[in-house]
Amino acid sequence: MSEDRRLAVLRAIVEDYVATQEPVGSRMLTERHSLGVSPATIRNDMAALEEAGLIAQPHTSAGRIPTDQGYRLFVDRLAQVRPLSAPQRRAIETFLSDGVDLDDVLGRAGRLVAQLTGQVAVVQYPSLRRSGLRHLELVPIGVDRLLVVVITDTGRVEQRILEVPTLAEATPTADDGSLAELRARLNVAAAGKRLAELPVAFEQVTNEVDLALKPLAALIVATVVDTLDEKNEERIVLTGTANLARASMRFEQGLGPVLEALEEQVVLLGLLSEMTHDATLLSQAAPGVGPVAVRIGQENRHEGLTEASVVTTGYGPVEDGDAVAFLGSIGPTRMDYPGTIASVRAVARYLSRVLPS
Amino acid sequence: MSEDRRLAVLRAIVEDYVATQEPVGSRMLTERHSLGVSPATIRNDMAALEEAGLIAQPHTSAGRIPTDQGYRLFVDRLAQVRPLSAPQRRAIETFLSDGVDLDDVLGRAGRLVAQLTGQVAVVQYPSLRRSGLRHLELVPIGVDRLLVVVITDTGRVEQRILEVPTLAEATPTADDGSLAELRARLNVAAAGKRLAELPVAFEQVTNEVDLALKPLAALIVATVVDTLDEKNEERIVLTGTANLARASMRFEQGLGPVLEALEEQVVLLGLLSEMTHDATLLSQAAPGVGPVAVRIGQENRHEGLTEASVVTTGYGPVEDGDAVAFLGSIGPTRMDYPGTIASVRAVARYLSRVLPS
DNA sequence: GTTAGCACTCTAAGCATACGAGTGCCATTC
DNA sequence: GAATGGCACTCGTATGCTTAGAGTGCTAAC
Repeated sequence: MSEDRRLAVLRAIVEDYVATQEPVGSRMLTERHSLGVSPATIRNDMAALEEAGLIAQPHTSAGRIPTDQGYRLFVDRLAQVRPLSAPQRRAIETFLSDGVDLDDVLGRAGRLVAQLTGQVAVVQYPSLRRSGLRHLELVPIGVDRLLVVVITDTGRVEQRILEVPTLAEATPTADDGSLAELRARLNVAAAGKRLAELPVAFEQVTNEVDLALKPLAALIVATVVDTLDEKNEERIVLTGTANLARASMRFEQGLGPVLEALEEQVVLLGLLSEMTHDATLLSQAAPGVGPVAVRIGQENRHEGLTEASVVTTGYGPVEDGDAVAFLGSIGPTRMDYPGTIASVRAVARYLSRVLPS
Repeated sequence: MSEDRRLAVLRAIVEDYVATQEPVGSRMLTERHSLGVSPATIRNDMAALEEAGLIAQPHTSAGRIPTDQGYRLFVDRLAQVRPLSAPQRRAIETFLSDGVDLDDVLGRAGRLVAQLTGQVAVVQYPSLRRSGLRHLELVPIGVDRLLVVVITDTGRVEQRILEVPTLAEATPTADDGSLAELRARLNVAAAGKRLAELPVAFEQVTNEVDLALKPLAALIVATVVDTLDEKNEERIVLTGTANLARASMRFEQGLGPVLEALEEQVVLLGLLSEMTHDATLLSQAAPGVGPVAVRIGQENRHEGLTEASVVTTGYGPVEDGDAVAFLGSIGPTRMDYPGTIASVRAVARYLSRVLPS
C-alpha cells in the first residue's frame, strides 16, 4: 500500500471537498482525478486515512470530509503554492499605492484581502510599542487643556486630550515658549527610540527640566506611557464581513458565534499574538518572504472559531525577528488554503513596500 | 365601527408581532390584550386594516403581520415613548464619560447602542466641514516630506503626509523657523472658522506670504482642502454586527444583502444624509431633544435594506439647524421601535454632553 | 497489492394524510 | 348599525411511510 498514493488521495479529498462543499466518495475521486486505481482501492486508502484521523464521514453512508488534522497535513505538506497572476499582482500594487495615509492604506489592504480570498480580512495596525517615535506634539487648548499627539514612524497618529487644571498656575510661563522647550526636549530624548523605550528616556527629561515645568512634564510622560498601555496600543480593522454571510451555510452552527468572536477585538488580538509566537504553526517560509501562519478549526482556542481557520502573516519592517504588525484572512475550515495563503502573502509583501518608510 | 379600536388593534398586532415573531391571529389578540370585544369583531377590523394596506397575511390561513406602512403609522401615531430606566441612564453616562479620546468615546457609544437595542449600531464621526479648526500642525519629516495634522474642535484628528520634493530647494530657509511662521499664519487665519470656510481664508495667507514660501503654502492649502473633500471627510463606525446574526431568521432573504449594504460606507452615508434632510420622516421631536428619524423597510431606497429599518438622530452641537454628526441603530423591520428610539435618543443626548467642548 | 461484486446502511426526497390555526361570511342579537 | 356566535373553507405544517441513490465494508478472485 503506497504511502504516496494515500497522501494523494487526501489531497484530492481536500481539494474536491473545498471545491464542491460536499462529502466526497470513492467513485467521484477516481472520476475527477486520474489516480490510476479503482474505487475499491481508494476505499481501502480512505479507511486507512480515517484510521489515522485525517478524514471522517458525517454519517455512515456518506463520503468523507477532511478533519482539522487532515487540513493541517494538507497545509503543511501537500498544498502547492499557487502564485497570483501577474495582473492580480499589479492590481494589488497600484491599488495599495493610491492610499493617502495609513488609515487609507490599511483600509485598502483589508478590502484587497477580503476580495481576493472571499473571506473576512483582518488588519492590525502597526504595533505602537515596536514603532519608533517620529514626533511628539503638544498643543495647548484653551487655558487648562493640552492635546498630546504622538506620531510614529509607521504613520500612526494617536492623540489624547489632557486635563491640566494647573497648567496656568503651576507654569505661569507656560506660554508657547516654555511649552515649545518642553516639546523640543522630549523630541530630542525620544529621537530614534522605540516607543517602548520612551518611559525611561522621558524620565530623564523630567528630572532635567525646570522645576516649574516638572509637574507638567510628569503628566505628559504619564499620558504617553498610558497611550502605549497594552490595552490601548493595538487597533484592528475588519473587512468583508458580508463575505461570511455568503458562506454562512458552511458554518454548521450558524455564523453567530463567529461574528461574536470577530467583534471582540481582544479575542482577535490574542489570536494574532499567539500565532506570532507559535513557531510550530508557521508554514512554508519561502525565501525572502515572511512566514505565513495557519490556524485550523479547533487549533483556535476560541469556541466561536472551531469551524474557522485563520491565515496570517506579518507585514512592515521586521525587528528582532518580529514583524511590526499582522494581517490575515478568516474563513471556514473548508477554505482554499493555497489561494488564501498566496493572497495574504502577496498583500503583505506589497503593503510592506508601500508603507511610509 | 370605532376608528380608535381599529388603531388599537393595529398597535396590538405590531407589539405582539415584534414580541413573538409570529403572525398574530384574532384569537391570540383577544386573549393577550383586553380589547373587550370578540375575535369576530377583531376580524372585521383586521379586514379593514388590510384593506387600508396596514397589515397583510403571509398566506391565506395565517395571522396578520404589519406592512411597512403599518409600522409607519405605528411609529408616527401609536408608539408610546418608553424612557429608559434610571440605572440604564446612569450606566450610559458613566460608561461614556470614561472615554479617553474621540475614537474611544464614539466606540463606546456604538457599543452602547448595539447592546441597548440588540441591533447594529452606526456612529458617524463629527462632520469635518461643519467642525471648527482647533489647530493646524506642520511637522517636517526627513528632507522632503511634511506631515500635515488637522485637529478639529470636535476632537477629530486627520493627518496627511505630503511629498514636497522641493521643500529643501524652493524654501532653503524652510527650517523650523519659516515653517513655524507659516504654521502661525495659517492658524491665525483659521481661528474660529469652520473648516468649510478655510479655503477662502487660506487663499489670503498664500497671497500675503513670502514669495519663497508660496509654492509650499499653496501645496499645504491644497492638501487641507483635499482632506475636507466630500469623499474623505466622513467616517463611520459599525458595531454589533453579531447581533444581526442572532436575528438572522428575521431576514427572509438572509443577511447577506444587509451586511453588504452596511459594509458600503457610501450607502450608509447617503442614507444618513438623506434622513437628515427628510423632514417628513422625523418623528416626535420631544422638547429639548433632537428629532429622531425613522426609515422603515422600503423607505430605504437600498435593495439590501428593504427588510430593515434605520433609526437615527443627531448628536453634538447643532449648527444652522443641522447636527454635526449622527448615530443610529439598524435592525429588522420588525424591531422594537419605542425601545430603539429611546436608546438611540438617550445615547445621543449623553454623547452630546460628554463630547469635548 | 489491486480489483470486482455484493449485501448493507443511511440520508434525502417524494407523497399522502391528518391536524390545526385562522379566515370570511352569514344569520342573530342587543 | 355594531357586535357576536357559528360554521364551512383554506392552506401551511407536521407526521409517517416508501423509495432511490450514493457510499461503504467485506470477501473472494486476480
